[in-house]
Amino acid sequence: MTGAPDPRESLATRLQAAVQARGQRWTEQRQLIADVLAASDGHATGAELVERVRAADPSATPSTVYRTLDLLEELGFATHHHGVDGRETYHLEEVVAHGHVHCNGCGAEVELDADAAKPILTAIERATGYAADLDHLSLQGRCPSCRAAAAR
Amino acid sequence: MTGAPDPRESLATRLQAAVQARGQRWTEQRQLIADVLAASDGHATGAELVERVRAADPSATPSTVYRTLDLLEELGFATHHHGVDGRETYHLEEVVAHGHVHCNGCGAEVELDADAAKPILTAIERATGYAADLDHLSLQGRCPSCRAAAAR
DNA sequence: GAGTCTATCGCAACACGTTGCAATAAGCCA
DNA sequence: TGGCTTATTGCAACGTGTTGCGATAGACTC
Repeated sequence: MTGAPDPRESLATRLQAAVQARGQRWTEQRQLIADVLAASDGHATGAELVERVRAADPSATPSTVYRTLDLLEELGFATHHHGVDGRETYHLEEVVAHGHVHCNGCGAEVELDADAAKPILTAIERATGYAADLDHLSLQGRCPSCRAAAAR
Repeated sequence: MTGAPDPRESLATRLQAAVQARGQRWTEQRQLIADVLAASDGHATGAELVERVRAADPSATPSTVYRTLDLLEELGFATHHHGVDGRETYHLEEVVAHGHVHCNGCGAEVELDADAAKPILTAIERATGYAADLDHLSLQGRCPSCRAAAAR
């Protein structure tokens, strides 16, 4: 767990700098929320983050958490997308940009890294002219095993 | 308005048959909800549908509307996906299957018909093995004019 | 036609997320 | 240091969607 430089620390530092550069304030709550998001690397729903933040600081309210998440997103440090069930899922920009593919059959969910997604994004651009956002790429369909099962 | 056969009528008839074939019941409320969905061809959020149904029958409750929409979906007569803001958007299967592409810059939203989406779906299948669901294809990115504006 | 079974309905409560407003407190300038 | 400005917070209410449960009513059998 040691040896490598802690990316969380540098994140909080950069975040603080970015916030203050905009004339905004860096508060303990924001630090806490950034820490929680960093600690739950990968994905966390809004509700999960609220819960974890409140575990560390019971005085924090959902509105504060969501507003801070919006701020992180505005600054480009975090992104969110809507999962299959419509719940919001947040992740840090630190995590490599990636998309999601969800199987409607068995509920499996696989991630899609930039390399794997490249031909998809290219196809989208050809078809629509849009430069699609990998972080917001949230697909649904049938995974290979469910397709095989359905074919039987 | 006349001349062509009314697709709504045949939809309700087929729907009724499908529901009853499963040993389930065809009620006035379900008829009404199917009518409202058919009348709002294209897209309607859950809340919009609830509102319209209640306008026609004030005794209807949201839970009934949502449960009926779920039923329509189970039967394959309707689909729903989550828009950019996480709101649910429903449409009838009658409408040709299509995806959506939303511009994060100007908010424009274009639809993607089956032909246009084909290379995208092919790319998804190659990259992941998943057979992606066109109706659930909800992309975000930058439209050509926003990209041009950003490049300047 | 009477009785039974069960799908559907309405109600109420809940979960998640958003927004407006007043109080607080952080930062800045003199 | 003292006072001012304003970003942030907490509260409360709202919007959207979901779920559990008891009551109702439709469909089916005899």
